[in-house]
Amino acid sequence: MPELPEVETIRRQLQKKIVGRVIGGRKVIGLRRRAKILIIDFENGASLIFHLKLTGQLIFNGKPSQYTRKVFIFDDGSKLIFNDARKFGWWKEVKETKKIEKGFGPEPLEIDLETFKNLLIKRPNAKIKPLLMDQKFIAGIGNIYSDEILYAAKVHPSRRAKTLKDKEIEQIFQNIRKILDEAIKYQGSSVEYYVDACGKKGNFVKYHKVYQKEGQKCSRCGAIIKKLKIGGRSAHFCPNCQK
DNA sequence: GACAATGTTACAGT
DNA sequence: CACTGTAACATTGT
Repeated sequence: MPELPEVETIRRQLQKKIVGRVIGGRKVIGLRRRAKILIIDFENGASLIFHLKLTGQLIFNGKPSQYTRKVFIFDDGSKLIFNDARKFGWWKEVKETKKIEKGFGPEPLEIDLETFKNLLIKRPNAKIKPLLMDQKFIAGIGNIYSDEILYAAKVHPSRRAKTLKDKEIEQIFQNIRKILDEAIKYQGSSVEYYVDACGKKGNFVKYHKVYQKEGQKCSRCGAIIKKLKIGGRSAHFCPNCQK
């Protein structure tokens, strides 16, 4: 389940490995990320863009498997392997990326508290968990990190934006930074299929406090972690700590 | 064979 | 029109 930290991990690794290499006459000049989209920029202005969705993997010089959907071969013989067991992921080549850049809400690691507060004012009745996952509201956060952020902030996932106190909004804002930064530091979360560009699993699952921990004890208070469907998605939280 | 996984989108409702 | 909620869709392993 690649979300912002996983895609960012892959971006940073591929940046080191493929910049300067050439695919079909086009030289790679850099890699960017927007929301959960990975963008490979070529010298001629075109870009290759990827969305890994549930089970996508991008592995540099990996071995093809039964789930390999595409192999990009560089002119020095090195390879970029795109695997995707569930086939929800996609890639395409585009002449320009303006549409992609503008189609999402702000990047969570690039906004300040004021901006975040102003965003929330526009969506007073939305529940906070689906809101954090809404890519048009804020980009790059999915189910894992919305659960972990709200646990760290001690806010119940069903709370509506307009009921949040200033202190709680600050906590959510600060923990968006903290959790995403830490997850990037640990190369992301490998829940099922995710591996980084080296084919290695991310280590952040060790630090998950609530995601997929239904029935286990809360590490803060010992209460039993619960799971609820909110906005059609599973939400994991501590019914005691998160009000 | 039903179900769950999740990001995205279409559409219904307020 | 703006916002919110729900369902459907892509596919496959369990």
